Amino acid sequence: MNIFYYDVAIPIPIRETFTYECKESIQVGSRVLVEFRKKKVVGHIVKAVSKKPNFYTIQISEILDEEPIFKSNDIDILFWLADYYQHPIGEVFDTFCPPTLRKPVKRNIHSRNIQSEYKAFSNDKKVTLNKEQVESLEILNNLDGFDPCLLYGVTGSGKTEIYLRLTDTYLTKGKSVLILVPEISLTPQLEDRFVSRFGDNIGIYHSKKTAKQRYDIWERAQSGELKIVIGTRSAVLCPLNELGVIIVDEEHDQSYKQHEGFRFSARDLSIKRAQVEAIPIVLGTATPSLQTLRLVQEKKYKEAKLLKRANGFKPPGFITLDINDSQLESGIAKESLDAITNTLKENKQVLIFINRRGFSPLYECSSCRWIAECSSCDARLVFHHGLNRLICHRCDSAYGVPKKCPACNSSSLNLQGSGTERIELFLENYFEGTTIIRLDQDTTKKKGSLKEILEMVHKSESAILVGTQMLAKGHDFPRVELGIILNCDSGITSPDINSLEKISQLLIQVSGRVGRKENNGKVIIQTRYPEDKNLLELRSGDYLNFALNNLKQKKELRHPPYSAIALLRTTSPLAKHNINFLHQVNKSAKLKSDMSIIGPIPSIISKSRGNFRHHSIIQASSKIDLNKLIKNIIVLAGSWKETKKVKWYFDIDPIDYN
DNA sequence: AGCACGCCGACT
DNA sequence: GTCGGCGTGCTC
Ligand SMILES: [Zn+2]
Ligand SMILES: [Zn+2]
Repeated sequence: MNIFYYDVAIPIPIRETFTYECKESIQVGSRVLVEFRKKKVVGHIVKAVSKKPNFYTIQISEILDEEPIFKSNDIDILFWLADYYQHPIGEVFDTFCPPTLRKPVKRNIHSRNIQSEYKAFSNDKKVTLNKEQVESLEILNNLDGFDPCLLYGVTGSGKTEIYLRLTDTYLTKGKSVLILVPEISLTPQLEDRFVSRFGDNIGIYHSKKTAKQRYDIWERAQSGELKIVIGTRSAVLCPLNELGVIIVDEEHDQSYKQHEGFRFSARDLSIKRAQVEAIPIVLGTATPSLQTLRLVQEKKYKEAKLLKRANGFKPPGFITLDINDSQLESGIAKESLDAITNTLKENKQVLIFINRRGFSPLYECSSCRWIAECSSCDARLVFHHGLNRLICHRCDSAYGVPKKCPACNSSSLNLQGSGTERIELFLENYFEGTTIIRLDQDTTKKKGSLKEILEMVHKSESAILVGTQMLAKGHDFPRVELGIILNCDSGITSPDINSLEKISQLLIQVSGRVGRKENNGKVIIQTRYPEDKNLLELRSGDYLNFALNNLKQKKELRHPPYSAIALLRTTSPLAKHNINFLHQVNKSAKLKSDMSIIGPIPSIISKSRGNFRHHSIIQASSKIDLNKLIKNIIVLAGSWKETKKVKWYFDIDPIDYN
């Protein structure tokens, strides 16, 4: 009798697969139940093995799928992921397996006969497209095969309407559409627009949905019953039948990169998917990433442009306000307060952006300079007024607030600096009677609270909105006429590799919330560096011009996107273990002349959960070279004694070095 | 990741 | 003597 052999990927942090035998033939991409170290686990068949292996194999306990959950295109993509990010294959397969199917259960396959009707309801505001929109839609409708295209649309230019029309084009052809969005927080608006246009037979797929809901969408998408799926990172490989196009909204958004565990970029992955499936992909944003801009410049990506807001207005530029000689009240300058007063008088709303939540980011003793820090993270504690606790934003530990300095027993302890909470309290006092709305992680933690807050913004007439990044992302606040950016100097002076890209995107996104309804919005940037070259360049609000200059510099310096980098991070209870390991890497790695390793460097978060953190930056001139170099290091490191003392991982295309 | 195996310190 | 500490190594 014939015995078949298969390589099975098991969800553990090991790069290898394990070979099992089976009396029946199994399709690659199916899940199986196997005994692994005496325990039953769900694994994935990744490859058929033609020859009997020269080691002992055990039988596959159960074939879980009659129809494989991953098709041949998916398998190609999953192998690419494991190779590109050098991540254990079993974990890669597991990541894209819906949670329900990680358990040894049979699939609940939906019949292919259920065909849904999608009809664009044209009564959803009879919007006529302007000239730019017509031209852009024309470009997008004509994309063919693997055909990436940037949709550059300034804030408020009506990108969503273009997405809707493009979706309609594909539905008419009997194709399905996948729309990726950065985070759940801003999806409701996009979601609502799609539902009111195409009805509610739309799959909404993100990590806040229950496993059951997600699995249901997954099966309905695969059967062809669902033709529109809107989702976050975890939805990139959602198995839509007859997928026609992928739309990535806010393609520049950093949250597309997973920053824990398997550090893949969902944007880059979706581009890979489009390539493997030979379909177009649309990257929509008001602030394109440098990576995308480079590829547009080199004509590898097409481009469609919406340079005007749908109502014909342009987003406001910036006014820089020198605060070197200003008296600040809770971080706000007198001039800013006056501007707020004026805006409120006109019955309009004000948006205040600050990159910090909590009351105050620094609790300090004025006589001995003692600073409240987290005992396990080496990070400064942030005072939260509502909780009356000092909180570590790294590990969420809460500490009581000492009345006397633990170091010198002095009672002159000060709260330095302002976060959203302090500003909210200050404004409530200063502008008594005015509605103050705070929008940050702390006020939106509860389910539905974001929706509530947004409704409040829309209901209110004059109001002040105070918030962090969340406030800058994609919202439509028609009454906001004034924006104030309180502290972006850290972003301007930071030497971090992406800091200019990040800060310029942030400023533009903030200005994108302002003056959307009427054409007299303004945005004030409070800064101690009013003469900063980059700030001056950005002042007009012309992101593209700024980004192209930035790109030119990256080219000269051979920084990404004109080179590829990886971060090699180590953690261990003893700093010297990290350093020894990273030195061994420097000594042994085979570097060509266009490659470099910079390190070991203590990481910005130098300690976490009692472990020291160090890193090296590995650079090569292409992604392919970088990939080879990393594989070389992994092989070499397998035989060093230094390797055993540390935990280590690579972060490919890192977005920060923290 | 888990889990067994093994070789040293401090317990009944 | 032996209980258990976690450093090291292996998993089809
Ligand atoms: Zn003190
Ligand atoms: Zn901490």
